[in-house]
Amino acid sequence: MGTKERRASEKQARLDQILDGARKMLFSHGIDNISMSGIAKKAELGVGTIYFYFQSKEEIFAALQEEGLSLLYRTIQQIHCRPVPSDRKLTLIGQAFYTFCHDHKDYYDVINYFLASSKIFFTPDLKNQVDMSGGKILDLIQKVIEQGMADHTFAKTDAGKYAVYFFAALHGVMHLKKLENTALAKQDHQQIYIFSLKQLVAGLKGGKLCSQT
Amino acid sequence: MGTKERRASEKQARLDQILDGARKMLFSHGIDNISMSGIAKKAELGVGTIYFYFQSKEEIFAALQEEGLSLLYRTIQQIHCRPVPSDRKLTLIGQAFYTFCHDHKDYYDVINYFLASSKIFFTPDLKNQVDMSGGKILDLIQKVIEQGMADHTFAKTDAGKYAVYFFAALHGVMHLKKLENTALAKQDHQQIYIFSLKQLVAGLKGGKLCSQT
Amino acid sequence: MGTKERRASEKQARLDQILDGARKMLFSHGIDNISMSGIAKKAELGVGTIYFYFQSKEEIFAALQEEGLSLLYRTIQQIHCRPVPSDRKLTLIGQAFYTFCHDHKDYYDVINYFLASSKIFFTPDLKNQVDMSGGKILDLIQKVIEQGMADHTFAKTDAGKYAVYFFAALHGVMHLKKLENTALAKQDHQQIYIFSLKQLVAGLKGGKLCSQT
Amino acid sequence: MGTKERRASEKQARLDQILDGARKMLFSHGIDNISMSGIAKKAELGVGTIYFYFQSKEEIFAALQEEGLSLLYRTIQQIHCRPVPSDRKLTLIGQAFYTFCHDHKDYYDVINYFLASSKIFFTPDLKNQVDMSGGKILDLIQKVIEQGMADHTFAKTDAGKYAVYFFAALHGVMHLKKLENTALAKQDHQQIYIFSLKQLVAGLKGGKLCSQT
DNA sequence: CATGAATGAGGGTTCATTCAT
DNA sequence: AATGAATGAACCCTCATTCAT
Repeated sequence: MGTKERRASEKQARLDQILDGARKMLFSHGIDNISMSGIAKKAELGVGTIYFYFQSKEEIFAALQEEGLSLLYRTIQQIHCRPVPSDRKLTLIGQAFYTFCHDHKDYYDVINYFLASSKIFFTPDLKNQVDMSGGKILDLIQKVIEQGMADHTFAKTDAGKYAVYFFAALHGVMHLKKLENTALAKQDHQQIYIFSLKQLVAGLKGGKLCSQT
Repeated sequence: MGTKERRASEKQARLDQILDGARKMLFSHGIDNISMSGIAKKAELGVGTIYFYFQSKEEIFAALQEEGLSLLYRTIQQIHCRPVPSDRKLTLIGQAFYTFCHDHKDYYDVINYFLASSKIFFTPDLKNQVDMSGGKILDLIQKVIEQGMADHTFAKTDAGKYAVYFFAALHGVMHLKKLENTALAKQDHQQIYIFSLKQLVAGLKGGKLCSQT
Repeated sequence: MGTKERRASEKQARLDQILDGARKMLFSHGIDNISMSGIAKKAELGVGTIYFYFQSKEEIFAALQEEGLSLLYRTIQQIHCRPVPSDRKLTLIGQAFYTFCHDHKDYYDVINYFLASSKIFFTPDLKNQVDMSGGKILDLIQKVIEQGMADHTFAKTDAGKYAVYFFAALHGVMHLKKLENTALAKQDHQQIYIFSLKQLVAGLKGGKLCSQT
Repeated sequence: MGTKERRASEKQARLDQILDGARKMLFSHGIDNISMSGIAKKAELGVGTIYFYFQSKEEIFAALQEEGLSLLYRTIQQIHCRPVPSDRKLTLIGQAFYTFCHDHKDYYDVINYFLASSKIFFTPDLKNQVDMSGGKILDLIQKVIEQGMADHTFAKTDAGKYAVYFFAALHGVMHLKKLENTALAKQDHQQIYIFSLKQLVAGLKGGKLCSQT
């Protein structure tokens, strides 16, 4: 049994070792320049060994994506736990997403890798990963919105849909960052993001705004 | 002069010829399966010739992107010309974008190709293209918003920022379509899009909404 | 002793277990897609264990070949036992071979695996196997021919040589089945087989035929 | 036009160059050890260049097979032209086949490569090759048989079927050469071949034989 | 006896780009 | 202006075999 445990922990160690290598490659070379042999080299492992733990390159990318989403999730969850009004919470979450995209650009790239791919390569297993990570983020946002509706910070709306809308909109704005030197040259991207986030939060208040008038 | 003109028109003819080939490849094989030799074959031209008119594969993609954006622009402009209230106009534009992404998925893929790429490879020339196409779409939306503000359909806001926000948000929602069978399985993507569009339009009305209460 | 016997039977059990796995792989994936790890998985054994009982992949194939040959042998032997004239017997054997190749294509593939390989890798051990199986089939045919000669159904000839010739010819015809859609497109392969079999049997009768004239 | 001609001849030159490399590899390393990069090296060409002239490794093998069959065909045709009785001709052809398999074992291996493969990978184009080469050999044999029937050297029979039977049988006997040290250890393979060839020729004479009795 | 993780050379194939003609 | 043959590094992935545990 000691053996079995050691085996398990060693297996996890290898998994980490490979993921470490992959992460190193990701951070140093960017997602477009990751090769399996490169990962193997960084991980100080044979190529075949990599394939013993991962079925394909895509699966490694998925794991990396999972890492990124998990990191984002934890960040958001910490905010979610704070004793703060719902509208403030959403704003903090939005800001956290912005920070995340900046500070972990590579993770953001990996997440986009799957989002942007014109192929659909989610095997049932990978699907679960996405459900467990990406989905959980949406759930968290939904909860914040529901809380806000419960304490009348927000007007009544479809929390599930708004959560997706909220995240998608912020993602869309982040995505356009590429254009900050071209189509958006006239404006400051960060300002646009802040503006968008405000709109998204304000949109939830609905009638509230009026009563302030 | 006659010579010079002929030269120019011949050059344009070749350009079109190549783009025709590239478009054919795009529509028949998808963006992930376009090769220079494939384009050359479809264009009935030598590979070398392609390189005489385009510096790289990316430049061809940019031209294709330009096509797509131009198509989208014209669609939006037609809506823009209609004698319709601004809020209605924005809704129509949003719907047109949805239709565009569906009916011209390949063009949408090309547009995303640059947006999603982790590289930044906009030469000054390509920058102009984006300004002329992507930027113009944003301008159009901005105008609609300004119109709406002028006739008090919309509350006062930063039209330029809102235009970006509007488009980015819709783009973000479209982008998440990939997840409709995973993270979004519980919901219908189209419903989310419609919902989002409504929110975006409503967000412009601001106090207006209240007065209706 | 009891221990020794148990040892032996356990060893045999493992052997069978492995062969079962290999056979499953053969039948489900075809000879070109058999991997040691696949066999191990089907056999619910570790890869290393396989190598404890078999020296190489080839040795497993040889065992599988042995199975096939043995099956063919038993089929032929059953015919051999029947109270039937020798010429009829040979015909039945030929037909049985045809049926065998069809119904047990995978076994036939394995047998061909060694026959077609440009390498010569028969260790003395494998040699014995072949002697015990392939050789026995030839012996059986030889016996039928000798019987036929004894009762004057067949003309005198070198029974040993004719047995090889008989089997080799049928094998050769079966082998050309691959060409039934190309070089042999004009003809029906089964008809050719039947024709060949008739010739081979008739060839044994020699003068007999004449007396019928 | 001089240019066009040169182009064509250069193309042929490259084709030959590649095939030379492939043949060298075949003869020196055997069919199981031919790699594309190996061919490229022997041909003093880049790997990509090989793929410019051949679509796949299999296509090169097919070309090599074609070479072998062509060589065999020419050998047989020379015999076919000789002013010799049909039965003698067939015998000579059979002997030539034996010699061919010995002297050009590698070519024989390549031919078997396709015959033995459990896959069916004859694209329509490759099919033509086989028709043009393998088929032509059968045609030649058929002609000899028809000649023999015409001049009453042979009894009446289905020449087309017999031709296939004749070749297939000899091929089958050659195929069993692998077993000469195992199942056939008691006999001499060459003797068996000679014996078989005699039978095959004799089989065509039918009644003739009797009249000699 | 049994395990299964580790190996790594080797496989076939692709393709953007160049350049001599 | 047009060609298209040539490149070759890079790609992902397979698998029989070994050996420390």
